[in-house]
Amino acid sequence: MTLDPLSFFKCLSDETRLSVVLLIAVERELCVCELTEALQISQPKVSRHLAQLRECGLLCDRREGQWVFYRFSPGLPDWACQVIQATTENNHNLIAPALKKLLEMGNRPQRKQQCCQS
Amino acid sequence: MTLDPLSFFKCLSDETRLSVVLLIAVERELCVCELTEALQISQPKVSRHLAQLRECGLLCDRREGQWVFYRFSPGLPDWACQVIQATTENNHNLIAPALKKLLEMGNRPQRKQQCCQS
DNA sequence: ACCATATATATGATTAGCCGCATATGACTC
DNA sequence: GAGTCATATGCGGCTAATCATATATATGGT
Repeated sequence: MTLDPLSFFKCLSDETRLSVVLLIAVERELCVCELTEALQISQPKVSRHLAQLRECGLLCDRREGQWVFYRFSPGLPDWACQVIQATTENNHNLIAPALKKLLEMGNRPQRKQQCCQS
Repeated sequence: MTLDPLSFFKCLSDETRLSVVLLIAVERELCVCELTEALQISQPKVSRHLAQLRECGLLCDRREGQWVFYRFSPGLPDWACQVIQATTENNHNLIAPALKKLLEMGNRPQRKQQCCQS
């Protein structure tokens, strides 16, 4: 699985998916309900975009109890990480409102296992 | 003009536009007919995508005689340059056939003026 | 003025992408 | 097994993106 640039940029070319990617870049790992709350959009919408990011090889998921946590795929090529990092560092304003929502959120699911290091 | 990440990635999410951007990253400056030949696609198609890249603030153009040369806009933010550079360096295979066509091309228009440095 | 070359734009048809809504699956509790 | 919460998926409709073709504009040469 080699993640071609075109699919990669198509993933980043939608506002929801771009926000998801930038949020995960900052938070390392997020579950569907956290993203739903942070972005204030419907659960099916988040879920379908996550599926697309997973199928492209950008994200992977792990289930823990009722929750499914998403993080960057370990197989993500280095250049893609660089792209995400450069974008995140220089466009923090894009996700600032979502991060605020996340902080305000009550009942965030607790992680029992640590997610793996990148 | 601040080129938001979403518009930027939308620009890169089409095969033609992505190829154009990567080719210009390597060649510094190219005209429409060179791109038409390199990518083996119709002139209106190239032209329309170039217009889009220009309107987004990614490219700028200069006319020299009959030809219009496109290069990266001097106002392109640094993070965007990093994205393009990382992508180009690690996906050279994507544009290799187009570069070959470019080398084989006869009658490439001569530049009388130098293009500005980035 | 006329013609050739290079580039840009208009138009209509086709397709791809996204959305909302409903529903299905999976896990946990009682 | 029934009920609840979290997540995933199927479907129809709508919008936006792309394309091919034709045509317009601009430059240079004769």
